Amino acid sequence: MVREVPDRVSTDGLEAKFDERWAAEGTFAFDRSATREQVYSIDTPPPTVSGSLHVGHVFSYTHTDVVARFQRMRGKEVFYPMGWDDNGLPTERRVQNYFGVRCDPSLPYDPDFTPPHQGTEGKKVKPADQVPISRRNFIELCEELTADDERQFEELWRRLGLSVDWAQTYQTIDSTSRAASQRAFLRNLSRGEAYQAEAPGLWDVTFQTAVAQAELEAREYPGHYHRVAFHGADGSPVHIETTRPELIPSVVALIAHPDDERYQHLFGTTVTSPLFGVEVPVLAHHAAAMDKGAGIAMCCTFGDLTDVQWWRELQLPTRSVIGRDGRLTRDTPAWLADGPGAALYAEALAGRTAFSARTAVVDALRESGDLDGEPKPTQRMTNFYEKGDKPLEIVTSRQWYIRNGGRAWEQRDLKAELLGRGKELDFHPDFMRVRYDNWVNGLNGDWLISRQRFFGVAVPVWYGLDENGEVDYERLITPSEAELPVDPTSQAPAGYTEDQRGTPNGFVGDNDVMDTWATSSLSPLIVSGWERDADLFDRVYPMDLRPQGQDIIRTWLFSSVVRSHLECDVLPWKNAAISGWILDPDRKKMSKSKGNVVTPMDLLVEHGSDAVRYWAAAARLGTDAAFEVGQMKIGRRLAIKVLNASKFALTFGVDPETGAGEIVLDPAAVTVDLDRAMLAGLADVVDQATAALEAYDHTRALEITESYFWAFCDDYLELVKDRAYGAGADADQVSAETVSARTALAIALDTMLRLLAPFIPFATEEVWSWWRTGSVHRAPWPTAEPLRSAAQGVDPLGLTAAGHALAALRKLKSAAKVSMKTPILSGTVAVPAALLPGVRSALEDVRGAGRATGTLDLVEATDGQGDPDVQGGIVVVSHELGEPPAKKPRS
RNA sequence: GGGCCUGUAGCUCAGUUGGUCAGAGCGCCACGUUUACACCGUGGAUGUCGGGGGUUCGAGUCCCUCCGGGCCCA
Repeated sequence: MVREVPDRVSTDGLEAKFDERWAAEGTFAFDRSATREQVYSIDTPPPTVSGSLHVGHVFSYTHTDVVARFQRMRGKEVFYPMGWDDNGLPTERRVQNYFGVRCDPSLPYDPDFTPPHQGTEGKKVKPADQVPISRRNFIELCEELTADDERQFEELWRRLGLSVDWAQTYQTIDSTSRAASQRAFLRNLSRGEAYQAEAPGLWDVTFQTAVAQAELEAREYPGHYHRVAFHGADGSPVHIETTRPELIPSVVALIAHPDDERYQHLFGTTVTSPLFGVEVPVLAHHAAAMDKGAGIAMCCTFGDLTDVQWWRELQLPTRSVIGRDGRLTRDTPAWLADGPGAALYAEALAGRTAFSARTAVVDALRESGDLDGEPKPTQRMTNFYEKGDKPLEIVTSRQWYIRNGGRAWEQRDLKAELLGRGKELDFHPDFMRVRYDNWVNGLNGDWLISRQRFFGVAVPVWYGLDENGEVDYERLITPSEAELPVDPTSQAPAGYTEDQRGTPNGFVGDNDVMDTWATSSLSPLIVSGWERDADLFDRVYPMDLRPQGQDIIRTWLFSSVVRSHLECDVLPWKNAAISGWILDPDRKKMSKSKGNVVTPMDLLVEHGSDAVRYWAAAARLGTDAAFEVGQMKIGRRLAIKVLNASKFALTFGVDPETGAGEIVLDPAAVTVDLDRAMLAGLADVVDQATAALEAYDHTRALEITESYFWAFCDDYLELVKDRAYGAGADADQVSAETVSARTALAIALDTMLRLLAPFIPFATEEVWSWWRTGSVHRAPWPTAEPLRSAAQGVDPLGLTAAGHALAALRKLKSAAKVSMKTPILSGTVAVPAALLPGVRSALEDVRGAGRATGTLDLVEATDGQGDPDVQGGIVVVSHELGEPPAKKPRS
């Protein structure tokens, strides 16, 4: 039933119109009565709300939405919740500045707290002026501030047309997520998968926090090689080269490669350190680089990760001198106390930063004659916290870990199990699997989850204090699952009262929060209602799809697999869809620091959401894409073309007053070969597009559909125009041929709207609203079979042939530089044998579209006549053009 | 240093298992206001498939090597 086709069509305003309608009609509401087999569930990345959305988000989230809309049309009930990631440093910083506060977890919660500021117009509040507040108060302010960000994010997503069920949002910091995260931790703890350990770990001095392997970033860092002499038993020098001479007080061994001939005679002997006279062994280890420096290195506690490896594998003593504050310990270490360097340490090194200690040590070495030559500048790879700007120190501290196969465990071979999970998971594209394998194989430690931050999920444990008020880390106090979420810094454990905090025989709470990934790794469990909504859980978990970026395969994807494997002994999802990067025109990754970022909302407003989606969907998964406004303009043209062609095809012969001549989608009414050929071709398109989408290749589906749509407009629509008008006939007595054209047009349109709906949801929904009921996004995905049945076995080549014949007629007019309206009085056309039947059967349509008014003879082309690449080899051998019609005056 | 991806028309990209594979769109040039569409239509031109070797009857396609981009891990 064609209702109201507008006189002028436009893509403007469709986003707001349909966002409202979809919300009102619950088009994307999840029906939780569906069974697991009927559900397609998606574990969408929760964007970081304190950051800003950029073009890359629009890009990758569009890919996911195309999948969601396709699966929904295939009859799946799509579970597609959206989360907001509020955790982390950016939020903490903003809260500090916005409200003028800072978090001090040792303070009690103040339920009546009012912040000193409400917005400081971007000005920073000096730390000294920040009011210290409890963690719980701090978190409340974080939540307040992020609420506004979430509104803006949702607005953008809705405008982009994400078919999310907006009733299903969650936050990574809300009480549900906190409870789930703490519950999972407690279960890890009870199964021995979580443990605390005093261990060397990477430490950021600026941020005062431990840093996990996944947060590391290796960067070039300038330093100097210092050639320093150690001394053998006979006093002979052994030169090493080090960039960190200030660590000489913490040296525990000299180490060279076992095959290094230069040092064979030293293995098994000892040498003494310069300045401090500490006797250390000379050992062999394969990790020593023969070609670096002198080939023999000093091993300290700890200069770098190789030192940690040696310390562990060679069972070396611990002689740590650098503390969490980045300074050398204030007390002279025991192993130096009786040596020649005790005074040097006490006077020049104790309490100094690593930097000033280095100067002091170098001066002393120079004086003692143990420095050989002057320091030589060098660049070397140094570990940084990804958000930090000072090299990380390695300090020993007590932290919580979750097992992830990075460290041997006597109970299970987790590494092998997790590698197996990687093989089970379907990566799109498949080669992304290698990144997972490489990462898991390269892990050399368990997952450090303690973070010395505030706005995050608290480690849900307390520690008992002994009668002297000293913390006893073995006396763990844990909450019951029913109590979760808990904040150990502001709540007392069951059986204790708050006034026992920090008192002898009392308790203290763990001050740390868990790594952000420790919560977001649980997103599949959190959204699925794990241990909260068993009914939902059974219907959606394990999930179908995890879309994400390739950069976080090692973090988010891997940690999610770890948690699900440990908790449920299953993969969290069947498929992982990995989107690529957006590159700017110089083929550089777009990033804020380069100033080449475009605001997504402006982009959507300027080009229209369908246009931007088209650009995104035209890029394959896993492939980097250029930011191309040109592609968006093509998308916009496609959307407008869909509107215009639909308007045209739907209004033939329909009397707007009476509704007479109404199109009926009855395949039996399609009786003309050309119409059948068009439907036959469309059937192939449906098959190919469906197969492509099933294989997570949305780009191919779009390309196939789009190119057929354009051929449909350029050739088929032009060919059947005259016939479809059915000129002269009354609405109730049109010919069967006219009905055939009108019906075929409508069937094709109906099919193509569905095929295009996941890509350009707004324009297709607009057309759908003109003549169909409900939403195209809930309409069934088309199948080829009814089209093929309507085609009655007619070869799709017929449309191609007729299209080429029409193009050949157009070409002669184009060459003659006359209007396409110019009549062809007579002509002879040579057609290759293969195309002849198609052209012959569509001859009347070809003549009409080409304005061939007189005789038009068809002859079979001879060998070598015509170029197959030009109009399929069809050539007009002779012709006579009539007078071009008189030009109408410009209005 | 290791791994993965990538290099095809001025631009953005397709090119399944080696055999109409030299392609599309944009841009460009020429023409045309045709009542679905000027946010248009029609027609046309455009390439040592990064370089060099090899396998093969046959190589953008497979192998080797070199060069250039991007990312990850050391």
